[in-house]
Amino acid sequence: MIPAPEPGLDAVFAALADPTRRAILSMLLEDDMAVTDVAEPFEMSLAAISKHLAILAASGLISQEKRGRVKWCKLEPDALKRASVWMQGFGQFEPVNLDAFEAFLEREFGPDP
Amino acid sequence: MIPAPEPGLDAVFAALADPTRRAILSMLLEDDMAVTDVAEPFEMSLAAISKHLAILAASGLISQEKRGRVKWCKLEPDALKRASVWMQGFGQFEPVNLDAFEAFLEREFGPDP
DNA sequence: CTCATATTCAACCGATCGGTTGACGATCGG
DNA sequence: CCGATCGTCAACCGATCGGTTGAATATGAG
Repeated sequence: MIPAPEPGLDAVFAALADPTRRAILSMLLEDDMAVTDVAEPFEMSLAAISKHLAILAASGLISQEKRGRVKWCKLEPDALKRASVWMQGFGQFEPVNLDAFEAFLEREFGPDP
Repeated sequence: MIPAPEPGLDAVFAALADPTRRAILSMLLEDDMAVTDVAEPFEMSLAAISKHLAILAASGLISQEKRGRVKWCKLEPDALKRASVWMQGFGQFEPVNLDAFEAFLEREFGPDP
């Protein structure tokens, strides 16, 4: 029997499949950033980065909050956690070190609000 | 500075982004299977499944070995492990429970040949 | 008010994706 | 040998992707 598909994973993995987007995530790991600052190190247009950020936001991997005229981008590790849960637990195996991974995320990223 | 891109991850995450391919991986978790048997529960052509399997093989998530006229598909957890390593360690953080995860894979899938 | 900055929108482009169909090569069984 | 089975190949299709440009929309600064 085919396992029930988890539609959220499609977007998360598709978002992770692009090296530009993974680089953006790495940058956001260090700090929240404005769209323009995210775009600065890349050799592509601001509009392209804006699209990448929209894809990341749609997948849940980041959130975006507009304060004034600048839109701040913030890493959202929950989506990454879901993908990792699938990786470790897809199939019938117990997610043995899931608790440890969650603790890792808590420690690194702070408690989820 | 933008982190060096890891090209293998593109293919792995792209492969994981499709629900059909994830379902195939789940099926292969239980047992090695022939292409026709993989295709059986899906409502699409054999050629489509053959393509999906080729994509999974190109990403390294599975391997295919032709014995006689049937081609056997086998899960290759190494690629999944690489992706999981990136997830837990992307950025500068130490992969705290990577060892535990590798041990988990060893236990569940057996030692790598 | 005016000008600059921050970001998105809209249209467009070539490339790739996920799927189909039909023909084809290889291999097995009788 | 013959016919059925296993799997891929090739061409095609519409849809989506990743990128570009140029115009448009806020918002902030002076």
